Amino acid sequence: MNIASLDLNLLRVFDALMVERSVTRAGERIGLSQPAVSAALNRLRHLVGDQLFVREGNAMVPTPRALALGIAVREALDRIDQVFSDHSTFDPSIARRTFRLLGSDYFSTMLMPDLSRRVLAEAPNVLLQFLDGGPRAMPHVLSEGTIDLTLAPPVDIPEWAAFQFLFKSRLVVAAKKGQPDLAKAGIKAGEAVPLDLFCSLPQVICSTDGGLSTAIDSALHARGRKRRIVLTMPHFHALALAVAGGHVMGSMPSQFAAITAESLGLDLFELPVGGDELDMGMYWHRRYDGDGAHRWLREKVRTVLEA
DNA sequence: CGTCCTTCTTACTTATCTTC
DNA sequence: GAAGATAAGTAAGAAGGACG
Repeated sequence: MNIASLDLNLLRVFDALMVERSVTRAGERIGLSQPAVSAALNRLRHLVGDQLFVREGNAMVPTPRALALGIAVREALDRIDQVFSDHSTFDPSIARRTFRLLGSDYFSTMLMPDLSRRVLAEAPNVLLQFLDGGPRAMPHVLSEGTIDLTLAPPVDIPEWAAFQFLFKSRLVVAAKKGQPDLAKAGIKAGEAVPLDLFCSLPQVICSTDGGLSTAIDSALHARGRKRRIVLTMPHFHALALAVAGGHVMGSMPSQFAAITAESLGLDLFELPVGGDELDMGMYWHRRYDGDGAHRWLREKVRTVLEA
């Protein structure tokens, strides 16, 4: 088909026909006479090379080609509506759009159940998507606009990115309840793991890209020490399950540990080094600073996560 | 180069025909 | 009889040529 001869008004007619399944009612819906809709349908038929709608009694039944086009045309019209609508205001009750967030499963666990409940209550036609990814992917996805918000610990950000602090977090060590080496050393839950023991016990770390050097390892290196990493996992949930298996211990953010420790039978301990508090926050592209929908989303995230 | 006029195209309307 | 298709007429805008 020749895209140059595609009039956007034809898509409005097509969309109305998909909804009404009637040329007359489609015309009433979009403010055209029945013959005008009929003529528009004819032009569409020539463009697409398909009947699109065939009459069956008093109904216009879409062909398979029309059904295949229907969703894509609706999405395209929604997108055009968004482009030309007033971006400074946002009405969640009628908004039809998708918000995409990116971060580790630690953030999705803490944020999304509550955020989803709040968003659904106010914006029934909004789709929330949380995608898995570490801070390293952040600049790229924000720059190209595929992600609305990323959640991460402090990272170096480009000048076009904005940051809002949400809460402080620190790492704690988790081990299976009654872990024999810790018990033998007389270390109780809540106490710090002695440096020598910490370095000698096998550990699992969370790493989305397989990297082995975390803030803890840098702190150990500064003291001329090294720990025994035997496993890396991209998700904290998997890390916690591995720790629950009993053969490794692992470090995880304190808030995440508080949520999972009880159900998985884990004890939590303080780190001997590298247990400083970090400023966790959200990042976005500054082009969305004044965008009503984006501001609404940020406010919702802030309400759920802010300390 | 800018303005005016004519012609052509397109999409609309009402009226009417055709189909179910 | 209801609803889609077609015919005829109309208005608006684009394109192109003539002219100062």
